[in-house]
Amino acid sequence: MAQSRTPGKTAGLPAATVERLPIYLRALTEFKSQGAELISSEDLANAVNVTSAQLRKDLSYLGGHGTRGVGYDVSVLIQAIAATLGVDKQWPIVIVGCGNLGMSLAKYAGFANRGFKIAALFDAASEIIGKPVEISEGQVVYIKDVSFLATFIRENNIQIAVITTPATSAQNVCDILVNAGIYSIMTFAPVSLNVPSGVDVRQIDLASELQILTFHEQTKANEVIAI
Amino acid sequence: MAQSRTPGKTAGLPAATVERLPIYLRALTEFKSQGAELISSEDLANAVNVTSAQLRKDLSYLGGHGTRGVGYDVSVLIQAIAATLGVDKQWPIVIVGCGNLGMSLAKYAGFANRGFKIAALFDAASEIIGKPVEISEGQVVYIKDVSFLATFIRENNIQIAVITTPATSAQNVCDILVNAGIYSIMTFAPVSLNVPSGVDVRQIDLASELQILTFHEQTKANEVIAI
DNA sequence: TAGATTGTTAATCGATTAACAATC
DNA sequence: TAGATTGTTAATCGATTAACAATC
Repeated sequence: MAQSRTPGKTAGLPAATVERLPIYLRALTEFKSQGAELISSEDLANAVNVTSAQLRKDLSYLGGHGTRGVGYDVSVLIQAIAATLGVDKQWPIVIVGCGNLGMSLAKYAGFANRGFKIAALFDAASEIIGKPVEISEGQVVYIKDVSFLATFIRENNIQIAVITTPATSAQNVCDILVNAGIYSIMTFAPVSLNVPSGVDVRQIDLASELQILTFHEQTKANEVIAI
Repeated sequence: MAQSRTPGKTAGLPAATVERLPIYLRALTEFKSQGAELISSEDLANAVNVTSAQLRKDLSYLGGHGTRGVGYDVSVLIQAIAATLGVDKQWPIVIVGCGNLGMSLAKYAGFANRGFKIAALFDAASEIIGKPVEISEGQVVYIKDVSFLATFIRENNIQIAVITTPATSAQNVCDILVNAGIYSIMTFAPVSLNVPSGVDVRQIDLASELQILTFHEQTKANEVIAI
């Protein structure tokens, strides 16, 4: 996937590795908050349910941050992963679609300390536009009309957008985002989005996730019948 | 992963295939609602952003449901995939943790027509226990005390649970679920859960998903600097 | 030095793709 | 029959794992 044109720089990591780095970072942050200064690949791997070989291989792509015979310095590793992911800074994000799901994400406390802050909320329904939303203690944002979405993105240099509209409006919103210069989209709408190459879409389809679980339940049930 | 002990039955599909089946099913349902009766692997593949070769290979694991020279009968394929996933019936699910996210999932309209219905909501906070929640037009459930969770699961044969508690309570809730006989868990708590082998966990970590997106933004930014 | 643990290599495993024979 | 499209094969690609030399 992301092939590097600048060898030696941070790019060129395997896609599977990139998907695990946030999990390592999350666990390391937790270890640090508990006072750990040093951790072995064995211990960190156990904490996140991967093998220590896989963890070491993943970390080796970031360059040698460990010490043989000793382990990894927790703070050093946190810095290295955060820098690789780009979450050593705050990213403003917009949420488009202020239904139940969109509002719950707007209020989700787990974004702030992991690199994200809500810059604005958008919706198309005139009856809720202008409505104040307390996204955290004392912090209020007002729902904006989706017709201002493209302008807001350009003027505020937004790079990441979240789609929480119904499936029927998702492609339309996606087109607006892409035209406004967005290359990174997280979407919860249960529909496959059409985007130009270079645009990165992470789709979270809640019902699909549950259906992956039912497959295994179903398989077990069939096996019992077959026995 | 899921190795079949009953050859010829539905199990033994590659994990990657299982993860795509819900997407195919979703797209096929949409095509059917638009009146399509027949579809080619090329057209369906385009709709869900996979190659037609991959789609045909995936579908071939379910047995030959297509007709050479013609394509796939949409209804037949929907039946086949739904049966494989086990979503030709309704699965009752419980949601544990009634914060913003848990409540928005409880009210999420996208579950009902894809095989799931909310059987109960649980929380530990005494001030909201007993509170009525209108999960859909005219359908109300009352928040139950988490101390009744295990009993409820056993008495109602619940097989799938969703964890939307804070990270700090997630492992504890998970242990209760596993002890009550649950083998399928979807969790949104940003912490790695420890479960016995055989228990299936789908973790959705919202901030991690966003961090995967920032990696690519970050990489692009580094490339520009390097040039 | 002895013990511990990383970083890396090579082997294995699984997933994807291209191509085409089978067949409607 | 000719054209279309599936189902399958074999090649390729990428990810995981085990093992161990390097080295603290």
